[in-house]
Amino acid sequence: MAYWLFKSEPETFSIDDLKARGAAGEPWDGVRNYQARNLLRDQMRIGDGVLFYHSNCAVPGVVGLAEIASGAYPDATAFDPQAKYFDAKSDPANPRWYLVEIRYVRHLARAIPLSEIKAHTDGPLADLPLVRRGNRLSLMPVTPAQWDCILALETTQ
DNA sequence: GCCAACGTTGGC
DNA sequence: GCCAACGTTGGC
Repeated sequence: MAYWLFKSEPETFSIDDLKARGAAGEPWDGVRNYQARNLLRDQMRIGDGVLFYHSNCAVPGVVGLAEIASGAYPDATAFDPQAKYFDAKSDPANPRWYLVEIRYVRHLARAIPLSEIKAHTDGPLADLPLVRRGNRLSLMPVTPAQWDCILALETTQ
């Protein structure tokens, strides 16, 4: 089982929104970056763990846990001219963009701010793509050691 | 709102 | 295939 971190802007779709979807989960559409596409299409598996991260907000950080709830399948929003993430170059016969569904697991007992993750420069978290300068990946791999570090922070102050 | 960093596009 | 221009991300 692998681990991942998904960024989301809480004003657009927050951990509470994901919780409200319940067991149905949420199709994670709109990914339009090849590196991210390759990760979700080729490496994500049902049951993988997800750190749910709030970006572009007052206190960016990891706020909850989710899980991968489906295998990858073509992102139909790329075929819809009315959709925000329409891509005329994605051919339904040879889709360019894919998505997976994720499902809410739980909120963290406390949010782990990005600033706190960045402060851990001497352990596994130093290599998390999230804290590397200029990183813009909206979803990224998390090692088991990094996953454990984040969850250890949850219960410390 | 600012702006650094980055990915993508398109002219050549 | 280079690279400048552009649009977007996302922390601050």
